[in-house]
Amino acid sequence: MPIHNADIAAVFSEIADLLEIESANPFRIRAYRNAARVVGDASVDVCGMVAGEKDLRMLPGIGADLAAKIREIVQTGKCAFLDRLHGEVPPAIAELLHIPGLGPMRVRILWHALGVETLEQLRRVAGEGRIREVPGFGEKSEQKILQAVEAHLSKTQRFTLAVATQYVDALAAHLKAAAGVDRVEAAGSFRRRRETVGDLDMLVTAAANSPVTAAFTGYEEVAEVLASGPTRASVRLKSGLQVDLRVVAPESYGAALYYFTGSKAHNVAVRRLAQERGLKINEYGVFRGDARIAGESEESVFEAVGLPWIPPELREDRGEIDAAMKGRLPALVDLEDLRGDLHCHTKATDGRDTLEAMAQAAKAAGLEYLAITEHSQRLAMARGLDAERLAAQIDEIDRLNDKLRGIRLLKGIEVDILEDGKLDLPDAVLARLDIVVASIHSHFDLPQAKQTRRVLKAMDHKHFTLMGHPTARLLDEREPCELDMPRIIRHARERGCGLELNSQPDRLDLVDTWCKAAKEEGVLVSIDSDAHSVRDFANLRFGIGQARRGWLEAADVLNARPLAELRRLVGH
DNA sequence: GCCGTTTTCGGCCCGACTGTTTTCAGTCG
Repeated sequence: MPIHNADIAAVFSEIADLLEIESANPFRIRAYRNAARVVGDASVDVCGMVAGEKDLRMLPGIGADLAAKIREIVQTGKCAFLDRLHGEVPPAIAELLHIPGLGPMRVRILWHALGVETLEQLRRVAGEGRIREVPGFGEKSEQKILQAVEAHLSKTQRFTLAVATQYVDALAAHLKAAAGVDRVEAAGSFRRRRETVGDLDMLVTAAANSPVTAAFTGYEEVAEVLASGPTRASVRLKSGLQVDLRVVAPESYGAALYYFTGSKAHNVAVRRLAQERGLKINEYGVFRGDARIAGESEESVFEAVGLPWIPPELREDRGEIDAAMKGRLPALVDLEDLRGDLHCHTKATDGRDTLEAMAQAAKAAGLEYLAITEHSQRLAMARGLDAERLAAQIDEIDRLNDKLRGIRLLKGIEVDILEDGKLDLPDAVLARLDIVVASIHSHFDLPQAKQTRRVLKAMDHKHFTLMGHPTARLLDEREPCELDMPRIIRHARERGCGLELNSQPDRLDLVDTWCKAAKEEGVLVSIDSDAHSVRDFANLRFGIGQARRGWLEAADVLNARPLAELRRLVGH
């Protein structure tokens, strides 16, 4: 079994949890947490670095000790230090840290006082009224813990960006109606365009006497008020989504927006920069001693520490601060940069609208070309096209193109990659197409070596243009296929193929870190809607968000090219 | 445990809210 970056990150996270319960040096704990994040986010395969005997200390926050632990994990699948910790602290106890309101200190107290080592035991002692007897706890804490455990056991979920958008829009409208409210912005991971958000951070600027906090906790969708003060409040909506509200004066807008956009790791790194310059950054501004020198805009905050404004999507402490210092920030791709879309479906298969309706919708979305890429015959459930029906659609597209103005339809297919790596339609009909998107829709769980061979072989096909939703993951539903992505990206470069970034909110596949790896390798990415109806072109903005998180510029995006250039690039 | 254009040792980001307190630690973001 190959060791993934995520496996190594999980080991370091667990070590950090257990060390926390042991009250270890907080900075040592931070080093493990930081290492977990760096390895988990890395766009290089750490396992491959070990195999290639690369120096792991190239990774920020990885020194001699952690490098040795990574090698140990990759080579043996185990970590002796973690095993030792398991002998000192019951392993399941780390899970208790994920209960809101319980930190390392209180977990340790409950463990020592009541022998609580698991979530089930925690629920039992809370239900029996024994927690209130423990010094430092009271009846209220006990109630909160009981509720939190039950909520946790019934699975806490994250929300896709598309769903979160609906909550943001409705709540923002409600808050704007409160007296004295000036601006309302969603900050946090929503503004950074992470593919899912665990909670919403709403920032409001308002006059000092504004009743906006009361308006917030009184919002009709609120199920529970978790906390409420003059400048902060937290609620849980009926949907289970937690929303945190922060209220600041207008002159602090930029500092607060910056601060609450995060990420935490990014903020910590920038505050350290500020510290070196004798400055302090908080949510109210940038301060030299008691004097406030910036904060009304985000730009002013960055300027105070000698940096240009960094787009929110890059603020993950993945090298953006270094790039900003060197004047090498990417000019990130925008929705307006897209000239076309290379993946959509119509009524002929599992789409809902006609060819012409899809063409008009694409034009209305500001696009100049649209590839029609139905499913192929193997996908019977979607009424996939065989060679004959595809030939008929090709003719229909030719006829339609004669009368369409301002939008050009391209002939394409989303052809299945069969288990053996062959494509699901004969060469003769594929040769008539402008775009061949090839996708995996079956045998998702092949072992990595076999799955990788399958894709590499498909890419070797002379008509292969683009790998559709490359890892086939579905958020919250299906794990990504086991693929050696660095190898696939290299192969795409050698073969001149592209990779798709599918914009469906529950796909967003290619993910940001692989987008960055593709860019670094010189492989073009196509940001496609995979629209199944005229409304789905709106999803392109989510793909753009993921692309921006992956540092992509317009030049890295296949469908940001004008049609003539696109045709040249794909060889048709 | 990491890191160094002031350091190979001694630093390592900042403030609000809650509950159980008698002045603040713990937790969270």
